[in-house]
Amino acid sequence: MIIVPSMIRLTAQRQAILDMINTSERHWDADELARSLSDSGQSIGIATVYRGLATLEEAGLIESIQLADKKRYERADKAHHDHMICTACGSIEEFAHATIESLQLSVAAEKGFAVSGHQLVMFGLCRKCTQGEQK
Amino acid sequence: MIIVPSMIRLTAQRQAILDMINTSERHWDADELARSLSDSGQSIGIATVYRGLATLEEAGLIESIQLADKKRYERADKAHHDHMICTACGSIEEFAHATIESLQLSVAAEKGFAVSGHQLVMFGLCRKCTQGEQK
DNA sequence: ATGGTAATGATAATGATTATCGTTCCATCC
DNA sequence: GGATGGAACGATAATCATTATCATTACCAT
Ligand SMILES: [Mn+2]
Ligand SMILES: [Mn+2]
Ligand SMILES: [Zn+2]
Ligand SMILES: [Zn+2]
Repeated sequence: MIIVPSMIRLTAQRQAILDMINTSERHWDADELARSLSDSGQSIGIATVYRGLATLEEAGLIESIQLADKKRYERADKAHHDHMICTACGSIEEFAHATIESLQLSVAAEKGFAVSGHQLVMFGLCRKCTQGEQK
Repeated sequence: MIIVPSMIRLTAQRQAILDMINTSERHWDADELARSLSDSGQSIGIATVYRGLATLEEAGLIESIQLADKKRYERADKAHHDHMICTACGSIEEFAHATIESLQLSVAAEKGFAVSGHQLVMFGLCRKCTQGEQK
């Protein structure tokens, strides 16, 4: 499958957002990003941050996951993966499992459902928090 | 595993909410529920609807899925399943797949992650909307 | 340079959910 | 049977993430 990102103008603001995301392994929300950009001297209006994130995602340059309260963005230059989120410390771990992926598609196919995207999130305690638990 | 729902008082309002959910196959949001209750003569304050839904869920009497914009509730008296959501008509289809479930747990176990819950949602076009598409 | 379109930024608006607070309901104890 | 303290309600204000407005600015192509 060939992805053809619609041509967008890489303005200074969009470039700053993209750089911030691409040079990190974090899953950013709009506010964190705006604050971080501001701290690094590159202050961008919050509305522009939201618009920039949406535009960059449409262009396929970044990806997002929709969590309960907010949307979080991450770099798009890694293979597809899903997430495990620690309900204690908030850390996000990634995982990929080819069999799970293909089983999803086959289940959908059985139902005549044409999948365009999916999101699998597991909640629980990460290793660190599980250990720290037994006080 | 034995589930012990904390004892809650089944007030008239909570009962009305529970009945509405249990006698349907829908995935309700708070507003739809309040409106429907109002239509059926059983009008309940919107704040009470929100509180009732949260309380009933904690007690294990209903379940929820968190979608992008809002939370939707459904009856808890069926086996665990996940969802496929049509991005054209909004319909929600359910599916269950034991292998996917167990693979999830094994992936988590590998990472030392203690899973307490998960949510798998696929987005795309349902059979009906796929067919109606070719105009 | 100039006109036109896209992007930006400050701010208002929106929509779902939660917080507040005075009132009402209930179970329990004289 | 009535007093009483806590739980639940309902109306409404507040919150929070996101989107809409709109005047201003930047960029592109004649
Ligand atoms: Mn990720
Ligand atoms: Mn369901
Ligand atoms: Zn943790
Ligand atoms: Zn559909």
